[in-house]
Amino acid sequence: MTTTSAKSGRSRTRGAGEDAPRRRGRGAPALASERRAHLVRLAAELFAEKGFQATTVRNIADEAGILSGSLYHHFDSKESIVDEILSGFFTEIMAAYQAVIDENENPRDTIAGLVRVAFGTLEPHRAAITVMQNDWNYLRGMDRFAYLTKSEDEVEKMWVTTLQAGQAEGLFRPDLDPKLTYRMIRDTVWVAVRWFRPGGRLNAQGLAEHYLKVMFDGINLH
Amino acid sequence: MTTTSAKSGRSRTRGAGEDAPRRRGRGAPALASERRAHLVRLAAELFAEKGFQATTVRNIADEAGILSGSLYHHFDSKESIVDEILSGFFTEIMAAYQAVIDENENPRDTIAGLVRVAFGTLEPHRAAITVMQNDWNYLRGMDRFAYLTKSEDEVEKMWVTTLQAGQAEGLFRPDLDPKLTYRMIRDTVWVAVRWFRPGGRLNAQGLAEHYLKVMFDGINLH
Amino acid sequence: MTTTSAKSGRSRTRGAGEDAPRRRGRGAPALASERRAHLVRLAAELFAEKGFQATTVRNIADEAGILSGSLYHHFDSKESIVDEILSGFFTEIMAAYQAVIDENENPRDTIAGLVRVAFGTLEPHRAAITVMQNDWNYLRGMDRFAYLTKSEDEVEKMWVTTLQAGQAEGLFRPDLDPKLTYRMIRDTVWVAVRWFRPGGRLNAQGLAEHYLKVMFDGINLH
Amino acid sequence: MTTTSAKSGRSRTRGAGEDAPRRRGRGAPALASERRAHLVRLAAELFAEKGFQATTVRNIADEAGILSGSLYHHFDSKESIVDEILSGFFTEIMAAYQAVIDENENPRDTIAGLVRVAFGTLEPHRAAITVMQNDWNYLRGMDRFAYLTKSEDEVEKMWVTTLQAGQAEGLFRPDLDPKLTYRMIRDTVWVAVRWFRPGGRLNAQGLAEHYLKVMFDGINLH
DNA sequence: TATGAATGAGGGTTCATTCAT
DNA sequence: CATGAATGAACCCTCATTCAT
Repeated sequence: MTTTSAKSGRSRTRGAGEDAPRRRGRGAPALASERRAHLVRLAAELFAEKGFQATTVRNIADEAGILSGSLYHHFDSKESIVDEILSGFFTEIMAAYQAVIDENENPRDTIAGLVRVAFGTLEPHRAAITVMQNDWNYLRGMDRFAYLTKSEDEVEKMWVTTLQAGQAEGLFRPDLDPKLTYRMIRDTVWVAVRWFRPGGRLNAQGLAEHYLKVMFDGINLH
Repeated sequence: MTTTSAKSGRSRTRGAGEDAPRRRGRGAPALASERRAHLVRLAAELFAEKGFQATTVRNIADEAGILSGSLYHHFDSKESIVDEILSGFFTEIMAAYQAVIDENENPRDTIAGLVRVAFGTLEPHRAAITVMQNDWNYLRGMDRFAYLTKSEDEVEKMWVTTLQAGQAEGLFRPDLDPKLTYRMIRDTVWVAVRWFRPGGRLNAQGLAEHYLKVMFDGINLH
Repeated sequence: MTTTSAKSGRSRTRGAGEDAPRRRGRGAPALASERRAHLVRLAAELFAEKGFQATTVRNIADEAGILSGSLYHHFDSKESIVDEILSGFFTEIMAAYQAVIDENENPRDTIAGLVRVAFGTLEPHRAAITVMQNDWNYLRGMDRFAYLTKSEDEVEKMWVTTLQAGQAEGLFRPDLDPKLTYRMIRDTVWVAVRWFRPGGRLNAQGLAEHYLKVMFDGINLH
Repeated sequence: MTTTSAKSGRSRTRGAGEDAPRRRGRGAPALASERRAHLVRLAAELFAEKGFQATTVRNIADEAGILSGSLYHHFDSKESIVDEILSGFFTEIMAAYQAVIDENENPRDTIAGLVRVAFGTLEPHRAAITVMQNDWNYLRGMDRFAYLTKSEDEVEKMWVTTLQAGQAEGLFRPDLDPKLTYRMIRDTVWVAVRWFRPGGRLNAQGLAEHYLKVMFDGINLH
C-alpha cells in the first residue's frame, strides 16, 4: 500500500546528521498534497479512458501542463500513481462494506446494503474501478500489487459469510454455491462501469434497485 | 473483418495481364493454414495471459520457436493476429445465437438457450473472451475493430428482442429494463472467464445451470 | 511547412483552463534552438553524403554523440528533419529570387541575377540542394512534402514570366520554349552540386559567370 | 561489369570432374534469357519510379507474379539487377558515342552528334538514366559499381577532347573551360529525364534541336 | 518545483537473402 | 523454376526514467 509521503518507496533511511526536508516557508504544506491529488485525478481519468499501459507519463504531464520529467517530483513512478488510485479505492470500499455488516442483523438486508454500497462507488470511483476491470490482469503480475489480491480475498470473505448466514437462516436458496454467487454479483456490479454514465437514464442507485430485484427474485414473473 | 488469404492487405500490385502465382497440384494447401492457425492459437494464449499490449511479437515468436520477423510471413501485423482471434469468435457465437433463436418459440427457452451458448463458449474461446474483456477498451479505439462494435449491437438486438417478447407474453417481470437486463446477463457470463478454469469444481454447463437458476428465480428462497 | 516550435505536431492535449509551461525568465531560449540547428546541420551533411534513405537516425545520433532515441526529443521524426532542411532552403531562395525580380527592370539583367542567386546558394545550401537532387523523387511521394511541389511551381512562374518578357522585348530569341529553357537552366545549375566543391578551381560566382556566358551567347565563336 | 551467365558473381571455379549446367531438354535456351530480360525490364521500371533503395525485391517479384525468393533463381542479388541495367546502358551509349566520333571530322558536327545521341537515349534508356540520376550517389559507394566511374571518365575524355579540338580550330570560344562545359552539357541532357515524357509536346529529337540552338548560340537574339 | 536534454531498453516492422521441398 | 517458411540484421520510433541546471 502507498505511504502518504510525497515520494514513496524511495527514501532511503535518513542518517542521523541529515536534516529532514524542511517545510518551505511560503506555502501551506496542504497545497503540495492538493497539487499531488490533482495529478492523481488527472492520471486516473486517463488510465480509465485509455488503459494503464496505453497511457504514457507524457499524456499525464501534458494534461497537467508540465513536462513528463516533472511528474517525478511528485511520484516515484507511473506505478506509484496507479497504486495510489487503487489503494484509495480499496481502503474506502472496505470500510463501507464493514459498516454495512456492522449495522445489519438480517443477511438479506446486509446483502442489499453491500450491493448498494458497491453501486454507490460506481460514480465517485469510476476511474479506479475501470482500471481494476481493464488492467487488473496486467497489474496483478507485479509484486507491488499483491496487496490488492489480499484485499479482494477479505472482501470475498465478507460476502460469502453473509450469503452462508442467509442460507442457514433459510432466507436464500440452499442450492446456491456461495462463492460462485458472490463472484457473479461482484462482477455484474463492477462490469457496469463500462457502460454506466452518470446522467444517463438511471443513476447508480436506480441501477442498484433494479439489480436487487433481479438478484433476489429473478426475471421470471411469479 | 479478416480475409482468409495468408497475408491480407498486401501485394495488390499485380497488373492486369500477369498471372497470379498458381497453386501447385501436389501439396495440400491446408498445411499452410494449419501453421497459421497454430500461430494464432499461441498468440491468443499469450494475449489472454498477459494482455494484448503487454504481449510482444517477440513473445509470440519465441513461443513458436521462430524469430519475430518471421511472424510477418504469416501476418500483416500484430493487430491482424488479434483481429483473426476476435473475428473468429464473433462469427461463431453469432451463428450459434441465431440458431437458438430460430429453434425456439418460447422466449424463456430462448433465453436459456442463449445463456447456455454463451457459457458454452467459455472453454473453447477462453482466450478470445479474455482479450475482449481486458483489451476491448484499447482495441475499440482502432478503426480496424469498428466491426466489433457493430457485431455487439447485433447481438444486443437479439437478446433485447427476446426479453421484450418474454415480457409481452407475461413470462418475465414487466418492470425490467430489457437493455439493462441484457447487459447484466452478458457481463456476468463473460466476466466469468476471469476465474473459470476448465477442470474446476463446475464445468461450463454446470455454471450455466447455476446461473439460470439465479437469473430466472433469484437467490431468495420462496 | 515546418513550424518553429521545438517539436511540431505533438502534445495538442492541453486543456482550456490549464496554463502552458511558462518561459523561465533567466535562460536564453536561443540556446535550445541552437542545439536543434546544430543537429539539423549534422543531419543535412549526412543526407547529402549518403542519401536520405540510406542515412539512419543512428548515423545522425552517432554524429551528434547521443543515442538515436534522444533525437526524438528534438524532432518528431526523421522526415521532420529533412523537412526543416528543405523548407529552410526554399524559403530563402524564393525570397532572394523575388528580390532580384523586384530590383531589375531589364529581363536580361533579371535572368542574370536569378542565375547568380541560384549559383550563390550552391555553397551555403549545398546539402539541401543535394538532397533535392538525389531524394526528390522519393520525398515527393509523401503528402508532407506536397508543399515543395507548390514552391517549385511558383519558382517556375518567376523564371518563365521573365523569359517571356525578354522575348517580348526582343532580347531573347523568339523560337525558344520558355518552360523548356527554364528547366534546362534550373537543372544545369542545381546538378552542379554533384561535382562542385568549394575551394576548387572556380568558386560559385566564377561558375555563374561562366554559365552566363554560355547561356547568353552559346559556345560558338561568332 | 556483369557477365552474361544466369547467375553472375557466384559461380565458384568449376572443378574438373563436375559437369557444366546441362541445357534443359524441353525449351530453347533463349527462353530463359528472355524471361530474365523481362524481369530486368520490370525492375528497371520500378527502380526508375521509386528509386533503387525504395524498391524492394518483393515489389519486383509482385510485378512479375512470382514470390520474392524466386527471383534468386535468376539473379544473385538486387544489386546484380541494377548492375545489368546500368552496364547495358553504358555499353550501348559508349559505342554510339564512339561511332559519332569516328564518323565526323568537324568538332562542331561531332558535338552536335554527341548531343543527339545523348538525347536519343532518353526514351529507350529512360529507366537506366533515371537510376543514374537518382541513385548514383548511393550506388557509387559500392565496389561493384566502380566500373561506372571508369566509364564516365572515358566518356568525359571523348567530349573534352572534341571541345578542345573545336577551340583549337577556332570554332568554339576560347574562354570556355572544356571540362566545365562538358559537365554542363551532360547534366542538362540527363537531367531532362526527370520531366521528359515520350508523347509530350516535343519528342527527344525536338529537344535535342532546341538544346543545340541554345548551346551553340545562346538565348540572346543577336 | 520545473525544465530540457539525455538514457537505455525495448517495441513493431521491414527486407534481402537462403533453402528444403 | 517456383514455393513457402524462415533468418538475421537493421530500422524508426517510444517511453519510463534520470539529472544537472
